[in-house]
Amino acid sequence: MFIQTIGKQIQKRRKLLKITQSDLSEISGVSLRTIKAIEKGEVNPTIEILSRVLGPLGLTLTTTERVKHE
Amino acid sequence: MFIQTIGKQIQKRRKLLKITQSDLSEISGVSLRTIKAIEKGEVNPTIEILSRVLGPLGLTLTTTERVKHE
DNA sequence: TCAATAAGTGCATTATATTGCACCAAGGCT
DNA sequence: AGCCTTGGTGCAATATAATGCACTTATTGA
Repeated sequence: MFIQTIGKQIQKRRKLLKITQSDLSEISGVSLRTIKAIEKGEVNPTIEILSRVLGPLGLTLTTTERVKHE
Repeated sequence: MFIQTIGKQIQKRRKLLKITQSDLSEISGVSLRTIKAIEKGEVNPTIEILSRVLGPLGLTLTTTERVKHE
């Protein structure tokens, strides 16, 4: 679930900033092939790779206390 | 940074719940060897593994907008 | 319409996370 | 003292993420 969702979030955010996958690849230092795979939810990235992608998008990964469905 | 921090968070939370690494391993389905490595910040887990560990601890992984150090 | 740019996909290779196993160290308890 | 539990570590095997390359399919703009 998270994997599928995170890809959409990244893509949405990236388009909001009007940058291409290629741009994000260069900025983040993560390969273009991997950027594509993450956005499509095809892979299960490591948190390090994910952090590198989220960073330039102004997003950050955090752990929060779960709230029962709402 | 995140990798080193998340381990401590997990360990803190686990001890709070008074369960052992072995317990967490069984509950989460993640090997004991990996639980140990994650808590020590020695590895760079995939978000799937991380989610499996965080779940039983009542924690969840989320992406949030970064706030410029307030 | 056509060219250029951006996104998507398959595959092989490389890098590395995950796991099991064997073992050691520290602390608690009788 | 010994025993048991818990946590820690090294290593080899396996699984899989990350990457590069080649190619195809949108999509955009002139």
